[in-house]
Amino acid sequence: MPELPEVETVARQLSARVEGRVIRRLTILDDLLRRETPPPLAGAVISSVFRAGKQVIFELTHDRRPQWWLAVHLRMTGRLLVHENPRVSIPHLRARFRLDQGSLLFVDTRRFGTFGWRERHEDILPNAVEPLSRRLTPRRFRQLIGNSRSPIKTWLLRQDRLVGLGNIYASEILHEAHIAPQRHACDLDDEEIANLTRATKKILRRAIRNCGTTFSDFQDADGVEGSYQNYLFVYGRDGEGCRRCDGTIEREVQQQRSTFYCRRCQH
DNA sequence: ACGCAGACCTGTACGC
DNA sequence: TGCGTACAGGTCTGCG
Repeated sequence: MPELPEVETVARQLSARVEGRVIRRLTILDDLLRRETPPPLAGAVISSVFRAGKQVIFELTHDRRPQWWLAVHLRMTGRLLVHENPRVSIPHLRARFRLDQGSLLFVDTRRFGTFGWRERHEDILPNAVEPLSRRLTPRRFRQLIGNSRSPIKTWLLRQDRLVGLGNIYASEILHEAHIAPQRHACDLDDEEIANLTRATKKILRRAIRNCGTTFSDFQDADGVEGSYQNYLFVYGRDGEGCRRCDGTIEREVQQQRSTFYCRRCQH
């Protein structure tokens, strides 16, 4: 489910609510979350919560020294919720962190979500370029693309170059940039790359301001819904009119995933 | 290097 | 009501 703006929203909410809390006990209820063995956690302090790519990172400290970073990847349906009642049981609850006050819950219908335990900060997301960082200039964007002949929509989903974009925002960004999703990445000219860079930052910032997009599964840590779905220009709108020109939004499958675009104003 | 199929899971929507 | 199919915000592996 969640892409960069949704994960950013969750991380901000959790940062306000669980930073400084002490972990009393971790209970893992789904064996799929045990692919990496959790370290002993009792007494660890959640000293910081932040986003890296599409992951929520919890910095865990013992005696004021960071010892582990827990990287939670929500994948399609993962949610992190804070609940005052530590005994609460809700459907698809996969893990519970019992805190000195309340609980942090990991809920995940489809069970694709993962927990990763890192001993070094550098191991969280090596080589990643964050799209909202100042490092992402048109020049850097061009470098990242190199001579890739992938369709640009497909390229935007690669997490080994640029992190955080997913299926919704890739379509929205290309529409904002007036670029057709089928274009070979390496064929984009300088003006198009500049537009793409601008569109990427603009769309992501606007989505973060609106706490992300809500579909059936996404809720932030307080159970509050995002509102960006009211701003979608193309995603999920096939057959409907383009909000920018007289065209009609079409759906096309690329790499087994839906892409939405307007062939009238995206070239 | 790339595209493609299938896998991992569970749920919902829709046609018959 | 029930059954089959398609589809879902993500990512990995194997094959050609």
